[in-house]
Amino acid sequence: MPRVSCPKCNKVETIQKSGIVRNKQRFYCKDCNYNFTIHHESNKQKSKSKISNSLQTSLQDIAKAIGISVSTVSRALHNHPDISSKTKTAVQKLANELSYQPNALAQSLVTKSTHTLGVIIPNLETTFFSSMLSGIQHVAAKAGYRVVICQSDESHRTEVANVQALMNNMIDGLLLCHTLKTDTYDHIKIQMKRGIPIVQFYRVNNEVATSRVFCEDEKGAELITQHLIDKGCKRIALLLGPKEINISQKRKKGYLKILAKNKMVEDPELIAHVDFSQAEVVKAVDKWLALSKPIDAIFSISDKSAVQVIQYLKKKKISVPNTISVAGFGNEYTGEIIEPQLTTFDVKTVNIGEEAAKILLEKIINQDTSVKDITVKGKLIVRSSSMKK
Amino acid sequence: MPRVSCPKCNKVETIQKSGIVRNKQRFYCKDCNYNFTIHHESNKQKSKSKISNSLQTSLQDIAKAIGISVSTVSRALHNHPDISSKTKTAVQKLANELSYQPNALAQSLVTKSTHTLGVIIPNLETTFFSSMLSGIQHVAAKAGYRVVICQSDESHRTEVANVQALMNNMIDGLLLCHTLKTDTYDHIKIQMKRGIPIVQFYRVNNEVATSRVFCEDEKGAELITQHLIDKGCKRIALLLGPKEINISQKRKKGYLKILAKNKMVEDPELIAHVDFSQAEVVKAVDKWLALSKPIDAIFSISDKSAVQVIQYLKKKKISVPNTISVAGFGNEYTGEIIEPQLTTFDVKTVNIGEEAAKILLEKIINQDTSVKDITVKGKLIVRSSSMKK
DNA sequence: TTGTACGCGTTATCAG
DNA sequence: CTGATAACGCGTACAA
Repeated sequence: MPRVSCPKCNKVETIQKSGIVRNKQRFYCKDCNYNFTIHHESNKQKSKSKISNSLQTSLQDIAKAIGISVSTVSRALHNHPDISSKTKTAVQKLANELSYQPNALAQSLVTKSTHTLGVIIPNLETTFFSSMLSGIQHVAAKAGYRVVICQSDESHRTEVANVQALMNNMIDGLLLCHTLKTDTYDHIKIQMKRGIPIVQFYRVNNEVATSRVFCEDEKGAELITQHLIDKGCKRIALLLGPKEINISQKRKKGYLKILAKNKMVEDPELIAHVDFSQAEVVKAVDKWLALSKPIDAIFSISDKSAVQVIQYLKKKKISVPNTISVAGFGNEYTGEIIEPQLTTFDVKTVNIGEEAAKILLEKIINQDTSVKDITVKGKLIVRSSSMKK
Repeated sequence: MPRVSCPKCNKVETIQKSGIVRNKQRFYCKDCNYNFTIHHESNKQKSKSKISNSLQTSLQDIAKAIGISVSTVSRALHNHPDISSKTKTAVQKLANELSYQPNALAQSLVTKSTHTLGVIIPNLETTFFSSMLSGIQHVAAKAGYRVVICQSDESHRTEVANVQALMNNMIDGLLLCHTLKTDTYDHIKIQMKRGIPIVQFYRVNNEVATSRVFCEDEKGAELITQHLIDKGCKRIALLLGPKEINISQKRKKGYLKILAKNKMVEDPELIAHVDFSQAEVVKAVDKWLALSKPIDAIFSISDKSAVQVIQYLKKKKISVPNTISVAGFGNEYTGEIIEPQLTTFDVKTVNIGEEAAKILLEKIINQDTSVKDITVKGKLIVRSSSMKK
């Protein structure tokens, strides 16, 4: 038996083994009537090495410096009513001097709340999604929540990785706008079991039962189409995004509905699906320009592509709007800058962000697990790109 | 004495007190030679309530389900070579079934690393900063780091709050681009003591000794100014940002240097400071238009404002570039869309982001605390807004 | 009014 | 190959 001395009286001869607790030998000092186990380091050594270990001040550091317990420091810093004002001021003063900053990780580990919302958006190439962000941040800040943003870069893999990363206890709730390529939703389904609320916005999917915020996809497409017809357009080409995504489908539906209403026949040749890349847009337009029965309007369901269309037509010396009218969808900043200015449907991006954040916060704060669908009202914006003379 | 029974043999009569450990009464069972204390809940109850407590699967849950220890589970999941392939597969299978996701908070608390970079940018109103983000994300992703973004919204208070929030152990390093209004830097100085590396980019300050990434502010301004002079401009108005910020000062310096070089006199009336808001820009232009000695060029140190200038001049039926040439700085997307297209200095936003991220990662990975200044090379881009006929 | 003890979910260090 | 245990830094019943 190793030479063991009693931590209280330091005697050696009075020690006897007293069974094993949790695989550790317990000792008993007959003299002091004291049970103890041997630690690898003595407490004294520990407390020494602790202080200067990290560059970050901890509650421990403050507690030791003043000579009080950690919990008192914690409470003092939180302005707990039980703590005497004397200790409070002492603690707060020292905390300031040491520029104490709580370890958010440790806090969240205990409280199970980070006061942070996660947002995943496809891209920041245009100001389209970033203005949604503004709406989100505005609402979140009011409620005392932080916002962290991840860009999925229109890559499904990145979206999945971001969802995972954020949901691993970094955030209290997730706002999600899918990539154009997202076609499986298992990454969401898995996460939904964890009880962290999720809200899909703008580009949403029906497979997963989260709350959702839409814009007026169908209604907007109807208004745009009707407007073009009112301005005398007879052959309106439709530039859609990928077939699978909700947005393409709903806006196409609105377009077709209005064609039917005006007794115009649907021509499959006039409908193109693109990934919104410049190359595909140009290809689609070229195909239309080559048709024997010429088109007199192009309705793009994305402002970004509508701008590209205008630029391309201008390059080809085709008059917009007189030969071909152009309309977009979304109301992006660039639509105001291009010449002619772009007729479009304002989906109210800021409002979409606001609504999404509101719903999410409600879920978080009230532990509301209901599923809500909200549609944000938009507005037709007529500019010169569709005003044939 | 309350009725205490031995946890091992359940006998009561064999129990005797055996001193107090950490303020808790210890008991000793003579029969089993076993020391123990009374917990408020029995272990059995605890382990029961543990399992279904949270919606999130923990290592504990897996360990208990299989009947092995937490550490083994942890190692199995990390593919530690010590673990038998049998247990590995068992663990991994169960982990999958329970859709186990590690708690990133707890992980980081132990490892002191989040594998996350924080970025704070002033705004996302234009694509200027978001393209820097792309550069950052690209480099970060390659190194296996995540990126979280906070928008300071050009508000000093929000910047300070964001810095604090992120630095509280959420990130391994910070990339920072100040707001236009940031004029105190204590919030940075405090954080620098914590040993988390910080890199300032684009809008940087000299007061704080972090590494910095610049664009060619002075050189770019020189090139633009000289280009305007070469095109025949004699009275070049200069639209600057706030006086205090580095960028304004350095670009002004470049402008003045070229004036001097060309033996042109500096006219204080031709230099305006704005906050880049539409209102202030218009006001400045109006003032210039009212001068008795008319101007023939406007050099804005921000593309955003340059676009606003062009739009305003067009509205006033003033020909750009023939009456007044316009040049910007930055090379934003909108400069390609406006008509006439904007002459500008491409600061290579993507490269700035890449360089900043590279430096930061180097600091993190090699614990490099040196201070580096890097200037990213840019390029003059001549378009029609400055091509007088 | 303050301190003790415990737990949050991990990883790391020993000790078998 | 596996398990026990001690951190990580904090919040909080409970005890005193």
